[in-house]
Amino acid sequence: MDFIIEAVVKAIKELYQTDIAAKDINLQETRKEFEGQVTLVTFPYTKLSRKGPEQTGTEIGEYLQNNVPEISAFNVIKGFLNISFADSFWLGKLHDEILADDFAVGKPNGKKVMVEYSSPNTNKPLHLGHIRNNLLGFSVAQILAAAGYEVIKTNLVNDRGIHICKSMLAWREFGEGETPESSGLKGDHLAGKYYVWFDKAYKQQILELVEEGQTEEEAKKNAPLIKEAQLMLQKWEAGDEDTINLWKTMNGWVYAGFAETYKTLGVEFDKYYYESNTYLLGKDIIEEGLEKGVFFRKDDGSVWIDLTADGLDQKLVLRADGTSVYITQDLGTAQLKYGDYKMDESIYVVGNEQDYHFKVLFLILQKLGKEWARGLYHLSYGMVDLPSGKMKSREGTVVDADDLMADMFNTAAETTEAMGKVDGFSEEDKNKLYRTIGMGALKYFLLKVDPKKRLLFDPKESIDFQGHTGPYIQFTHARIKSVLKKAGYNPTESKSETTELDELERELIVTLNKYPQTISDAAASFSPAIIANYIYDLAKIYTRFYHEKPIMLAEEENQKQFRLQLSAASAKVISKGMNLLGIDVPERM
RNA sequence: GGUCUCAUAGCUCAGCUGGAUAGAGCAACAGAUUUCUAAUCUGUCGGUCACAGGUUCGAAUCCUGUUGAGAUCACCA
Repeated sequence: MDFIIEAVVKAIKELYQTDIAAKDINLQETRKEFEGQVTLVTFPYTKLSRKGPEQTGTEIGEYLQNNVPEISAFNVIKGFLNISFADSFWLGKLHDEILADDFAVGKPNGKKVMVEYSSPNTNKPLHLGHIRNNLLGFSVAQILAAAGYEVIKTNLVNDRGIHICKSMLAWREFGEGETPESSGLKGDHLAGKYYVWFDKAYKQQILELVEEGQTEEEAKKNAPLIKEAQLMLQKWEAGDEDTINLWKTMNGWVYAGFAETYKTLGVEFDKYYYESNTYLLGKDIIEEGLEKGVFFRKDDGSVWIDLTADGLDQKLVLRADGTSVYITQDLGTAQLKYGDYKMDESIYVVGNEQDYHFKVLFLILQKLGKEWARGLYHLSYGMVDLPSGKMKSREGTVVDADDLMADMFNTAAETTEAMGKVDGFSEEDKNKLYRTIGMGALKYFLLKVDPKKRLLFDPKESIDFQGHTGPYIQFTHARIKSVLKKAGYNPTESKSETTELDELERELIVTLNKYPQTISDAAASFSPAIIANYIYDLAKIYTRFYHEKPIMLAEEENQKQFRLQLSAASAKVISKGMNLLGIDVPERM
């Protein structure tokens, strides 16, 4: 629509002898109740024209109609100039752009972006919160790729630390050699089981010590189990063979479990980083910061940065004993990642509970003079809450990722079978379909909401399959495919001489035409929700068209072919858009 | 207490850098299938955009304050 903006610039220059910048021109979609497709708000130009908004609109409208051949009509209502494009213009869009193979295929923009997401702890299985993270990360990566970026998907695995030692210790003490094979438990769930055991036993010990007269704080430090875990961590850091072997074994189980969950989720990574390899990084950056005077050392030897001038606090960056804290590692890892890929931008998909951490992290890197720090972005998403509040593993309110997905598949199977929709499907096809629909419902449910907002999930109310949902969109797609098949639609041979559009057809083309811009918008704000809502809009408009314009019963072949072309274009955009969300669309359902 | 986020229909959410009468879905109610898949469609009901000021020709959107909810402020990660 750039040519309209240019034309408006010219119009204003000629009519009112004033230069205005193209970016200051505000075009918007015409509301449905008015004639036209694009609207220019004329209030801002009344000062230039020294006339009322209606007259200004009429003058600009007349100029545009006389000078822009694509414009067929205009009308002015109050301060709104509604512009209509000729049907030939929209038909040209359909045939030359939308139906072309390379529609909305982003041209490489020469930029490299890293998307870090998932980043699990290896001491317990994934839950619903992780699902949101994984789906967001994967989808944002897809969207950026579609927008022309070269994308590197990374996973920084938190595979060491006191929490890992807890499950290791519990397994060694109470596990009796249990393995995933012997127990039939998925590896990550097995590790999680011992993590919970540890927590329980530890709590018990604290309770006992408190009864013996210690304060709770003392008890937490003195409980034999936590001391044992800390000892284990020290041994791990010292490279003790038994400890390392145990760690490798249990982490191996967890990785196998995660791999399965990732596969079901449909997410993947180009590069894994492990904290066991990176936790010592960052100390050289501390040195660098001390030399540059960005950091300072306190008497006890600990190193700090003073961010009070930036409205933040003083922040510890290295402990008095010379060991790293979380941010030390992150400083080092950021440097490592940049060294590996030299990416222009780097997106951290991490929950908003870490807003402060990332603010500090990025600020420190900037203060250290790292040019690339300007490309860092924290994609801060809201927590997934239950009606009862936060998910808490201790209270057993965690919605387990594997359980939830299994539930979704079952619900999809029941619903589909109850509707008798799978006649003629093989067992294999049925199962594939149930998974497609189940995951479609789950993914759409999580991705349609603005990432920044917290998200409410009620386990008692299963995720809908009707209305504004993934399955609705999948159904729309399947329906189109079914008609195309029945009609024997052939994209290369299909011809239509249609020259006039009715309102619904025009609206459909206008909506299809918005797809490339929607990708740009979604990429600019890292928001799959923008794609999700767009596709729903498209599916809804298509469905209305579908109901009102019978394709097979079209009065003439020309008309039928045109409707088929519109249908094919809609199916294509639905499918591509859903793909950006990581959601498959079935041919039949 | 400091800092940061959020508040739109009974519920879950849209509403792009300020623009026309604030939109969907669910729920409720009334309809639509001799016709391409009814996981669908059409219609009805439902709003003091938390509250109060301000800026503006114009505010759900920007600013200030109030109330409410959440997060964070560890030599945890």
